[in-house]
Amino acid sequence: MMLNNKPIKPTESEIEILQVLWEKDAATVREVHEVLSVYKDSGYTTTLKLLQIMHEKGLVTRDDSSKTHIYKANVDKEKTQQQMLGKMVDALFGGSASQLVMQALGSSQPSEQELEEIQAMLNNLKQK
Amino acid sequence: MMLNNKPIKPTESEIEILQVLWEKDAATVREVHEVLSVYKDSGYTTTLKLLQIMHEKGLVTRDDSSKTHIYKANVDKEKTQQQMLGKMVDALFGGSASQLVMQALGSSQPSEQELEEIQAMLNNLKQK
DNA sequence: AACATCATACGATTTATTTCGTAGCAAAAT
DNA sequence: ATTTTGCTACGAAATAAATCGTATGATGTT
Repeated sequence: MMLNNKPIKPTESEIEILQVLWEKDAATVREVHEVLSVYKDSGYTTTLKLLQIMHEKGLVTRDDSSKTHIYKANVDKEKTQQQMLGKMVDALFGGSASQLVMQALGSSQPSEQELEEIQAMLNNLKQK
Repeated sequence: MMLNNKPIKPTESEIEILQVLWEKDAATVREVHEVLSVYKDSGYTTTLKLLQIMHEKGLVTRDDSSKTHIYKANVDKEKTQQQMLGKMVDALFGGSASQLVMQALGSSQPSEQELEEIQAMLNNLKQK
């Protein structure tokens, strides 16, 4: 059994769409477009075209058994996050993930709760 | 006194060049190109053109008092890192920096030393 | 049945980014 | 002094990404 392991390289717009699909699990073009249109003002056919391209690339799957097609993300959210993080680490942090972590921690305003979660994860890592 | 606070949006290639400039502090086109050519095979004039464009955009400054110009980064490394991190947090982690931190921690292999540094930073944040 | 509505397809345009070729000039080498 | 080398300038081509317009067909409405 072979796991899909090719590097994923979604564009800016494609990521926006993946966001929606990850959130809703499955959606029609119109549903995706509805969400995007809250903060973007590109037209419906643009979203459609994007989804079609993503389908060609294999970034999404679709059920076209009925007239209105239904799309789902075909790439794992966590895997995509990691892949893009890795890219960023290389490009901007000289390959050091901990540098990135420090920078992210320093410039965000983590809540108590979040700090606790991170601490927990840290403890866990320390045990090895 | 007005601090430069416009959002920075360097392209992929521009970031590669900024990397070099941050590293070396100042460099000629040839020096930059030498470094890039280790892992890219675009021509010299490409690097030159890029630097010229970056100059127009204000991403770099240059001293052109002698024939061979000398370039310096004109954007702060940390600020750029933060800005791009922020973008990534929004685009991929639903605005939660701690999510990004967790993900980064989980998928990298931080050393003892690094874990300590992160712990220190965490302690520091907890004090507030 | 005629018409409005909503969907996909897809070519074409626009915009952004990267790349290169060639011209022109100055400095160094022969 | 002539040639070669190394540099900048800059238009233009190549590539990538995003956007849109229009055609076409199905479904739903009057």
